[in-house]
Amino acid sequence: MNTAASLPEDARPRRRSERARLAILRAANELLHENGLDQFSIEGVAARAGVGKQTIYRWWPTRAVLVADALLDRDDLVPTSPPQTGDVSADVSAWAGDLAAALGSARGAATLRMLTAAATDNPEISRKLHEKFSGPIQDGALARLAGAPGLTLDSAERRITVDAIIGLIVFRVLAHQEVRSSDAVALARGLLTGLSLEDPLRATRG
Amino acid sequence: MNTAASLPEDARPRRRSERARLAILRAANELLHENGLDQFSIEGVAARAGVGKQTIYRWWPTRAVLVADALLDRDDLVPTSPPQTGDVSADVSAWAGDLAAALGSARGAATLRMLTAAATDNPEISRKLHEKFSGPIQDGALARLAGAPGLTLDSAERRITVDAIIGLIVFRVLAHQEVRSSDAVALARGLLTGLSLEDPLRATRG
Amino acid sequence: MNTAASLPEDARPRRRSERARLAILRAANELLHENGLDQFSIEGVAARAGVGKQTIYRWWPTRAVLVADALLDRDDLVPTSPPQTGDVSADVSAWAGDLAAALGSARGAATLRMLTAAATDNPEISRKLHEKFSGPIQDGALARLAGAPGLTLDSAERRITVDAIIGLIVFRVLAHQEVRSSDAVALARGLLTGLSLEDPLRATRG
Amino acid sequence: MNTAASLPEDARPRRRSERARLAILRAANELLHENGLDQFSIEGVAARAGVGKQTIYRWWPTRAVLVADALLDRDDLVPTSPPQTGDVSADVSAWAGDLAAALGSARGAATLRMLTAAATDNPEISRKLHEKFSGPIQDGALARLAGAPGLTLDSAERRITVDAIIGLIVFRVLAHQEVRSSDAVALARGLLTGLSLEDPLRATRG
DNA sequence: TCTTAATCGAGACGGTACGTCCTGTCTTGTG
DNA sequence: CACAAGACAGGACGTACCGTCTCGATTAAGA
Repeated sequence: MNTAASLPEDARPRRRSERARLAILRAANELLHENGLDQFSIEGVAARAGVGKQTIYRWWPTRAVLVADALLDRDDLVPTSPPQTGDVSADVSAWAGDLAAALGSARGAATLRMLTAAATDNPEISRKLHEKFSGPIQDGALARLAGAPGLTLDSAERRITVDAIIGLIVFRVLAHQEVRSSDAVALARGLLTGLSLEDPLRATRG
Repeated sequence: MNTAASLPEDARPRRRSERARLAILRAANELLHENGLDQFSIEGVAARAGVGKQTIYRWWPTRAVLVADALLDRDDLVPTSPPQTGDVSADVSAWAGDLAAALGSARGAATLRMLTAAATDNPEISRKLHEKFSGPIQDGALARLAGAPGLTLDSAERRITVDAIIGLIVFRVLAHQEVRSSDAVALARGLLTGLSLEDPLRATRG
Repeated sequence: MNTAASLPEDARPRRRSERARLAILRAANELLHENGLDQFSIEGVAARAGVGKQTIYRWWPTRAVLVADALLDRDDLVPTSPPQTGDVSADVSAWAGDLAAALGSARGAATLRMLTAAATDNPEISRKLHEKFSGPIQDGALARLAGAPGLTLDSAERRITVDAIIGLIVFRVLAHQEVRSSDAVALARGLLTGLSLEDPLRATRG
Repeated sequence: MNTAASLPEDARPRRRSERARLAILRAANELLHENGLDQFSIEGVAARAGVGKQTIYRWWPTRAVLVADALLDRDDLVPTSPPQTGDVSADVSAWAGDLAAALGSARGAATLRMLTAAATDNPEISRKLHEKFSGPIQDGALARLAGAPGLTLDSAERRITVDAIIGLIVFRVLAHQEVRSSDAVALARGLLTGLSLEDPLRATRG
C-alpha cells in the first residue's frame, strides 16, 4: 500500500490522525471485499475501524469517494507500464496479458466492478479514478507505442489501439465473463503486426 | 417499448395487473433518467406509479432487478445486427459506428452506466443483462463474421474481434470519455482488413 | 358453544355458509387465546379458517366486532344467575364466588381483558358486550335482590351492590391481581348482612 | 405535568434530549385524546413531535409503553389520598366521590380506558400502571383505613373495601356507563358504617 | 511548561428508505 | 351468488444508515 502518502494533494491537513486514516482505509477495503458495494456503509467502516463517524465525514465528503480512495489505496493493483525490449508488439502483448491477469483475478475483477459502480453517478469520482487508475495504464501503453520506431500510428490511432485492449478486458470483467490473458495477447498482437487477426495468428501457429 | 409482451417467458403469473406493471416500468425509467441510480428508490417508483410498494416487491425481488428490467424494457436501445451487404468489413464497421453512436448518446451512455452498476454486486442481473442486451449485440456481429466468405477467423478470434469493438465503446462510456463513432469504425476496419491500423487508415485518407 | 344460533338477530342472511362462519369463530377464538389481541389479524383468521378474507369482511364490519363475537360465542363463560334458595345473602355470595372463579381463571381473565380492550375505542362493541355479557350477569343478580323479601334496597342501591361485587372482580382481573373467590364472597356477605365487613366476618369466624 | 423529573429512576441515560422527550410525550397525549388508541401510531407521534422515529424507539420499547408513559405523565390525574378529619367514613366517602368525579369525567374515563387497553396484552405495562396509578390510589385509601381507631378490619378486608369502591367506578367507566359520585359515596358509607346499604342510606335521607 | 484549540471516540438527533405485514377493496374463477 | 384465492392501493411497522450535532477526553502545536 502507498497509504503513507496517498493524500499529499495539498499538504496533508494539520493534526490529522494517521492512525485513524489508516484504520478507516483498511476497514473500508476489508468490508468492500467481504460484503460488496451494496452492503458498504459509513457506519460499518466506523465501527470496524474503531473510529467516530465524524472522523470519516471530516475527511471524505462522500461514500463514493471513500470507496474510490480505499480501493485505489493499493499500488499492487495493476502493471502500469509495458516492458521496454526492442519489440513493440511483444512488449505491448506482454502488458496486455499482465493486465488481463490482474483484472481477471477475483480480487482485481471485484475492485474494477466496484470502482466502476462508484463512478457511475459521479463524474468527480470518475475523474479521480482516471487520474489514479485508468490514466496511468493508458499512458504507459501509449508511451510505449509513441516511442516505437517504425510504427506510424498517429495519436488517435494509438489511443484506439490501447483502449481496444483495455476495453476488451474491462468489458469481459464487467460482463462477468472469463478473461483469458491469451485473448488480450492475441488482440494486441493482431493490432500491432500490421495484419488482421486471421493471418498473424495463423502464422504464429502454423 | 416492447412492454406489452416483454415477460412472456413462462406464462405471466396469475392475474397480474398489466396496468400496474406498465406504470412501474415507466416510472422507474423516468426516475432513473431524471435523478440517477443513487437517488433511485422503490418508494419513489411506487409513488410516481401510483402503486403500493408491495406490488413492486411482489414481482421484483430486488432494487437492482427492477433497474435492469426498467432500463431493458426498450427495444430501441441498440442496433442489434450489422447489415448484410457483401462487404464484411464495411458491414461490421457500419455496425460499430452505429453502436458507438447509440451508446455514446447521453441517454445511451446513462443507460449503460446504470445497467453496469446494477449488475456489479449481482451475477443474476449480469446474466439477465447479457441475455437481453450484450448477448444479442455480440451474437449479431458474430453471426455476420461467421458467415463471411474469405474470412478465416476461428470462433475465439471472432469473439475477440467483436468484444474489442464493444469493449472500446463500453470502456470509453464508463470512463466518461468521448465516444467517437469514427474511432469504432477505424477499429473495426483495422481488425478486419488484414492490416494493422496504420496502413488502411493511411490508405483511406490518402 | 351456542354457535348455531348466535346471529339470529334478524334472520340469518340468505345463503351464508355455516361452515365458514363456524370455522371463522373457532379460528378467531384459538388465535386470540394463543397470541393475544395485539397479534390478532383478519388475515390470520382467514388463513387458519381456510376462508377468503372477503368472507370475513362480508359478515363482520370490524376487527373489534369479530373479536367480541368470537369471545362471546361461548355460553360456558360465566354463571349468569344466582341460585334461588331462601337466603338472599347466601345466594348472592355463592354467585359472587362463582363469578370470581370464572373470571379469575386464566381463560376467563384473558377473555375479560380482551373484551375490555376491544370495547375501548368502540361504544358499539361496548353495547354488544353489555347486551351479551355484563348485562345478563347484572340482571341475574339484580333480579335475585329485587325479589328478596325483607331487603329494603331501592333500585339504585341494588345496582350499586351488584356493581361493587362485579367491579371488585373486574378491577382485580384487569390489574393482573389475584382474584380470590373468598374476597368476592366476603364482599357480598358484608354488603347484604346489614353489617359492615368488620362484624359479620368476625362473627363468621368467631 | 411532572415531566421534568418523571424518569429519574436510575440516572437518566447519557445525553438524552429533554426537548425531544417532552415533545414526544406531549404529542402522544394529544394524539391519544384526539383520535383514540386505535388510530394512535408511532409515526404520527414522531411527525407531530418533529422527531425521528428512531428517537422514540430508542427510549420506548413498545407502543404500549409509550401510551402508558404519556398518559401517566400527568400528576393531576386523580386525587391520591383521602382527607384526614376524624371521621373515617366521611373521609373515605369524600375520597370515593372525588375519585368517581375524576375517573367519570370525559378525560379521566378516556385515560382509564386507554390505559386498561394498553395493559391488556402486557403485564409489564400493567405493573407500571399499578406502580404509578392504581397503586397510589389504593395505598392512600388503605392507609386511611389502617390508621382509623375503632375500625377492626384486617388487612384483607381493608383491601376488599377499597377495591370494591375503585372497582365500582372502574367497572362503570369501562362499561361506558354513567359514573355518579353519589353512588361511590353511598358504597363507601355502606361499607364503613357497620351497616348494610339499606339502613344507613335510609337513615341519611330520613 | 502550560494553554488552548482542533481532532478524536462516541453516539443522540431529525430524517429517508428499507422490506414486511396487514387493512379493506377489488377481481377472477368454482361450486 | 357466496365462496377460496389472492392482487391491489395504501399505510404503519420496526430497522438501518444518512449526514449533522453535541459531548468530554486526548493531543500536539504555539505562548
